[in-house]
Amino acid sequence: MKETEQNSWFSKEIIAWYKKNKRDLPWRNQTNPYFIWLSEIILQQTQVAQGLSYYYKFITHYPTIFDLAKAKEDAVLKDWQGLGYYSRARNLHASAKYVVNELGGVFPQSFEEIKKLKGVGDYTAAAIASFAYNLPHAVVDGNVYRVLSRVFGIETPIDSTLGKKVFQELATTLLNPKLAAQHNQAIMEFGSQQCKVVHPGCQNCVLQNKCFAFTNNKIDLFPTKEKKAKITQRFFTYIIFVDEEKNTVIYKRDKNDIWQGLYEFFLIEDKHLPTFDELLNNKVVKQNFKRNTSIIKHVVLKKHILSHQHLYAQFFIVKVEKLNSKTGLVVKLSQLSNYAWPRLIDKFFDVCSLQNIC
DNA sequence: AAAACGTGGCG
DNA sequence: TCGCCAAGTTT
Repeated sequence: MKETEQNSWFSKEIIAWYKKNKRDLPWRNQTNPYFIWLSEIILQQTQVAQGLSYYYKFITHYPTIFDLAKAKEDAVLKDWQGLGYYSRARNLHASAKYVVNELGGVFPQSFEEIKKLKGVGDYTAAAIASFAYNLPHAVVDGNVYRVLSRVFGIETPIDSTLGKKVFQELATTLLNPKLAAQHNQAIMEFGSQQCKVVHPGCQNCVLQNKCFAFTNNKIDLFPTKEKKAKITQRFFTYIIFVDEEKNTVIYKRDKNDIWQGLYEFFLIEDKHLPTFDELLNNKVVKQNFKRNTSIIKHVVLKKHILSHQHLYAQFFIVKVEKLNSKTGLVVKLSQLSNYAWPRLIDKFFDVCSLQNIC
C-alpha cells in the first residue's frame, strides 16, 4: 500500500510536469509504430538535435515500412551517413524486410515480438510497446537512470549488471500501467529537460523536496558508473589511385570493425603514419604502383575521435596508368558522392575536392 | 559479460 | 585539448 502511494506521487508529478513542459517533436502525438520505431532507433545514443534531420529524411525517403524494405542497403546507409553507429541502419533495414516478408507487413504488437527485431533491445521494445500500443512496459534509458538515481539516491553503478536490474525494477514499480505512454515520455523528457546532466534545474524542480540528491546536496554524485572506455590509437593511410579517365577504386568495409558497410579508399594501416617513401617499400603498395609514381596531393587530417578509438589519418592521391581493382569497385570521381562514407573521409572531401585537382 | 560500436557538443 | 555524455544494442 505504501509502495503504491509512492508510485502514484512520482508518476503524477512527472506527468503533470510533462504536460506543461513537453517539446513538440514530430514523432509524438501519433501512434504509427513504424515512425515510432524509426525515431527510437535514430535516437539511440543520439540527441534530438542531431537526429531530427535524419528522421525527416527517412520518413520522406521511406514513408512506409514497405518502402524501407524495398530499398537497397547501400541507399539506407547513404541516408544514415554521418549519424554514426551504422549497425543501426543495417539492422533497421534488415528488420523492415523481416516485417514485410515474414510478418506480412504487420508491425509486431507485443513487447516480446517487438524485441525480436534486430537492433531493438529492452529500452526500445518498451518505448515502442508503450508509445504505439500503450502497453505497460517501463523504459530505462540514460535519462531514467539519472532521474531515478538522483531522486531515490541509488548509488548502484548504472553500467553494471546489477544496476540495470535495480533500475529496471524500480522503473517498473513506478510506472502507472494505465498511462504507460505518457509516463514513459514524461520521465525521459523530465530527465533531458529538467534533471539534466549538467546544470539541472533544481531551483524550480517539482521533485525538489523529495529528491535525495538535491536535499543532500549530492546532485553531481549521481548517477554512478564503474567503467571507463579504453581508447586505442590507429593510423590510417589512404591511397587514392586515379587513372586517366578520372576513375578510382573504393572498397566496402565488411570486416568486424568500425564503419561496417561504408566505403573507403585503399587503406594501409600501421603503427604510425608512414612517409610516402616508406610507403613505397610496402609490399602491398608495390603491387599497385611503380616507383616513379608521383603524388598529386598529400592531406593529413587532424585527429578523428570515435568512442573507443583515436584515428590519425593521411591521404595520398596518386595518378596511375591502370587501376588495380581486384577486390575493389571502380568508380568515377564524380560519382563518389553516391556512396556512404565515414565522417573521417567526408571530412577529407571537405578539404580536398578530388574532381578539381585530378 | 565486458567491450565495442560514431559523432557532435559542451565546459 | 580533453573527458564526458547522448531516447542502447550486440557479441
